Amino acid sequence: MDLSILNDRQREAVEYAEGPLLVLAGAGSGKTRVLTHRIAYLIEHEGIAPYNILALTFTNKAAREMRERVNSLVSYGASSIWVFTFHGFCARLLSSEIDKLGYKRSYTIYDEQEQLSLIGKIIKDLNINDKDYSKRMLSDIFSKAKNQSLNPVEYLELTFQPREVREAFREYEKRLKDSNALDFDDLLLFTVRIFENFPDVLDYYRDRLRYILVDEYQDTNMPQYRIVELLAKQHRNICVVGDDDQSIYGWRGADIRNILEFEKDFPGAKVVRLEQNYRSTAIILKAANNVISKNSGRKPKTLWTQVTSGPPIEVYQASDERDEASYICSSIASAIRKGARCSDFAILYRTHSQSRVLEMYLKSFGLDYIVYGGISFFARAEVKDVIAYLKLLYNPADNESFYRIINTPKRGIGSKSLEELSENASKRGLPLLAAAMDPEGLSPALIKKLEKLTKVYVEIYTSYGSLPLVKLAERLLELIEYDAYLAEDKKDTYEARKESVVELLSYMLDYEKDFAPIEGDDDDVLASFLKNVALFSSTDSTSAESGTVTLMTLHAAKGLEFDTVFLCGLEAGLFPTSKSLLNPELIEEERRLCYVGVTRAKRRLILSYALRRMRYGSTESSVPSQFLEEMGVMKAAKPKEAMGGASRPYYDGASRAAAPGPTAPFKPTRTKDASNFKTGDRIRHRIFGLGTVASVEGSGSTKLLVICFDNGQSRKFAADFAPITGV
DNA sequence: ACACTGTGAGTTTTT
DNA sequence: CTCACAGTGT
Repeated sequence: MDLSILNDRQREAVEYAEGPLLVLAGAGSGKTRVLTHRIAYLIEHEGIAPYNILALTFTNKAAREMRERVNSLVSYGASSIWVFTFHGFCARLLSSEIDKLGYKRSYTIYDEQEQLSLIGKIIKDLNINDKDYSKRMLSDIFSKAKNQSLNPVEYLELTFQPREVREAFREYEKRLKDSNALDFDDLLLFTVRIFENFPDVLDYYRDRLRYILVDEYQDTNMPQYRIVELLAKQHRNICVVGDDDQSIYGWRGADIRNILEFEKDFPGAKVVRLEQNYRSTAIILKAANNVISKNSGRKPKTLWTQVTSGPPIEVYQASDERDEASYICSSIASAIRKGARCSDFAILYRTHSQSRVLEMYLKSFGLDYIVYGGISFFARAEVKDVIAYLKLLYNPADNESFYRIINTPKRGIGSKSLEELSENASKRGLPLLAAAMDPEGLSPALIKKLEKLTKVYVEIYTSYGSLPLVKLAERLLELIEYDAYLAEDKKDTYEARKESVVELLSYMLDYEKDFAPIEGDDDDVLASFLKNVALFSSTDSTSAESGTVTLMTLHAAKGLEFDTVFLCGLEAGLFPTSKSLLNPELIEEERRLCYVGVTRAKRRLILSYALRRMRYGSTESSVPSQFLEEMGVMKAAKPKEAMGGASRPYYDGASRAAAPGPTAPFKPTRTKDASNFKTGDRIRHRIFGLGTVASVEGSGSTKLLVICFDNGQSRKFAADFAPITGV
């Protein structure tokens, strides 16, 4: 381990081994480096046992990265350091402690989809007017109640929620409990409950986890704060790292006060400020500092850098989102011609919905890209189906999973049948599956219909425990004749769905191969697998590949850096989002999000906005985001101009002369025969040159051409938009 | 009783 | 554009 690569401040943070430490780490100031070196220092220099260390992060990605980097720094014991996400830590702890709260250890974690579907049923059953409260609204209220306080019921009363909301919440909690299921928020809350009510458990973890590190501390919510506090209050070897300016999860209950008041919570805490930025040019930092300085109540800090030169910030005013996408793509293509690599570029946006157009143009330019987030592999219906069967096998009380699979494949069981079954089940106090398996008091017709499913479970129960995970899943697929179901009922998408199932099986195989039960963890593979899947986030699914342009939301971009960043859709109502416009606190969070986005760029930053944009179907005109002006990259638009959309972007005044003008936006030309290429045609692509059409997929606007270029490479293009001409 | 088709509404960010 | 639901067909 080499501490000489650290600057004085970083080194100070690394070497302050005992006692509470707050590291205020500005963007790009080497926060991860400090965390990883600190862990290494504790082990190698202070002689702390690796298993006495706990590092908590928010994302799996961050946890994985930290694990890898620590691994390369320490000479021994890296694998016994606990590096977890908050949720992962709680899930693990609960799998051995949750029975103390009256749950079975084989609990299930409900993801957002399952949560919403459960709330939907409650809205129906309680006759709540769904015009007053949508599923989404209720789930937001519930989550807020759980995230912002340790006593959600009390919280709902204190915030004067109407009776129906409180009743819905009670019912929600009851049904979760009946299903032996937890939502994401429960993982945290239950852990707090265990710690608070079972001192021996708390003592055990306190004794074991004597050195605690928390990443992104500004994003902790109430239960997370409490977990850290409970674990660390005694030995006080707690190091938290964060940046109040990058707190962007307020909507999820994150409380920025946790970091602002750390010194109060841990009196005598040492504070180290990391203000030297190693990532961006001075030009970019200036813009970042400009925006964020508009926020109030910040911890004072000023980022500085030694890198003074760099290209100016560009602002592109697009006529619409397609023009914007096309500008971005031609910028990338032109930089690549000059030697840049795809992986140098990131396109950041406020909402996932913005990725579609960008993808279309990236395809047409033949640029490889990867979209983070969006629809996760584990959210695909066929994948969820298979997993639901397994969840129900592992936790027979899991009613949501039962609802999902009872009529998939079709067994002729509709709402009427389900009503009968669920009434019978609740009368007998049984989970749905148990009621179905022991059909006392059910109509013969229903019993007959249920037989198909109950047979499956009788059969699969005998295999559970004796078969490896993949074999178990394969046996299950056979028993339910899933392939036949896909072939008959999902004809159009059969191939793709089947492929997903195969992919899932191979994922399981890998998982099983790498599975090594960790001491103190009495889980079997299935339990561990299901937990892993539940806590798998859509941003984790895709590993950072080299050679591709990265597309992601601003939230997902936190912690990452790129040579060139396109920050697009800078329009009032989109970014900042319309929901924030009237609320100064929300605007401040959007502003922090803007700060996060800007500080992702190492060298080049390109900002863009469109004068008109398609929003659910129809085109609406838009006004440039206030952030453009706040960053100091655009003159204040006069009110008149704002409406006409005539405000002119300009290029960083300081180096105006050096700035290139916007290249003429590439207009996709729909030549009469553009989409009439057929297999075998010789073509010329504007960027890739000569090639042959290898195949044609789809039709109309989704028509795709696979081209084999003469250099041997093959690429796929949207027929309507690719800059392709016949030769 | 279920499946399918057309209409109506609504969309932020994520463990 | 996508999800939820109502109404119709099997």
